[in-house]
Amino acid sequence: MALEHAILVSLAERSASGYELARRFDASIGNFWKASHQQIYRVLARMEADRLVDVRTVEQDGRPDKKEYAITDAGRSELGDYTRRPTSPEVLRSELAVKIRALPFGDVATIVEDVRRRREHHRATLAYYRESAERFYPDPDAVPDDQLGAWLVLRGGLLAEQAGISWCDEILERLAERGTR
Amino acid sequence: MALEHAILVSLAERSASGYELARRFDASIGNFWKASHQQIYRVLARMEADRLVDVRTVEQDGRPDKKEYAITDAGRSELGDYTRRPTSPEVLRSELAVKIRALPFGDVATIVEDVRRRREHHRATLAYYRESAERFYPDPDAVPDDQLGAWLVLRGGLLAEQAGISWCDEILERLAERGTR
DNA sequence: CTTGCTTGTGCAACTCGTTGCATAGTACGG
DNA sequence: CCGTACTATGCAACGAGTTGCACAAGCAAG
Repeated sequence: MALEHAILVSLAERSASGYELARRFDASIGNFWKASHQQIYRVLARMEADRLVDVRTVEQDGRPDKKEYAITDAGRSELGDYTRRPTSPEVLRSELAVKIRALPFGDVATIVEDVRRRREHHRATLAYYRESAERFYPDPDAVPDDQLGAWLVLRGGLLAEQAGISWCDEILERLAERGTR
Repeated sequence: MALEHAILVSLAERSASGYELARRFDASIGNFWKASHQQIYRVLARMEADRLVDVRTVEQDGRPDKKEYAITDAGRSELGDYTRRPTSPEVLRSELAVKIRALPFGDVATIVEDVRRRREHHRATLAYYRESAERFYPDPDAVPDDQLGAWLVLRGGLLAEQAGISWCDEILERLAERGTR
């Protein structure tokens, strides 16, 4: 149900079409919860049936019509209830871990390559987060109250990426050691 | 498809029944990839149809019969191929992040409570990992080659939990600051 | 002897999420 | 004029994963 609530948060901040939501999910919000446009459309349809959102068809010139979704009072109320419900403990799922456990049955060289690729991915994401942080929050001690959530999520992303890089480094170091023996 | 390969790794290390696999997934392997017994049974059935595993009914005294699954040559070969295929970039999914973004529309006190609960969960898991590390690998520089994968995964778990705790601490600190203003 | 726990396997129904495809209007370059 | 790309919405099929339930055997405690 997290996608539903992520959409509610996004719509509470500003009304949008399914397409716009999909692009927001590609950018900021999507750093911690991805969704394809197909899935967003489907969930939006369900949420409309549940009266959590309202639709309004908007004509645009030079572009196809769009359906703009806005959060309803019921939606805002559900969002409030959601924050009051305890979150179930997070399951951390790492495909890389499966692959590392498969080390004795696989090819070390290609696994090393994969870890390097992943490390690079973490590094790029971390750089992007740092850039975002510096641009939007030059002074970490003066983050406006209404942006505190966004800032804290950005911090979570930073910490997670740093941990990911450290892990990749440890793996590469160990596999290099073993390779020279 | 990661569950399939996690099962192959587990069976390559030692043959087991669906029930035993489910318990391994509750313990060591499940720290980075959870699965319910229902799902394991279903995937095992598919894997048997695909000839990746063999089944053998084993009678036990004092217990119901069990079906012991063993990896086949085709299974070992698939496992090798798997390590050779690049892993697709991991999507980090955090329900807590959604909740933190919902801060302006929700109840701060209950969110703080939730973060505390989550911090405690991270702390307990970290303690468990540390204990495992000390028991099974008292000397980190002398990890046997065949256990290197397991050791590295344990390290990954440690790093992830530490990052999780740091994040919770930052969130709590910020929310406490704001609460006193 | 009944109740509850553990071992053991499995079905049915559902939600969640991905992939591939279809459609349609606009805009732009070659 | 044709191909490509962007905005915009959606269906169909599938795979992944969860929840609830059912069944069956044995074992231990009250």
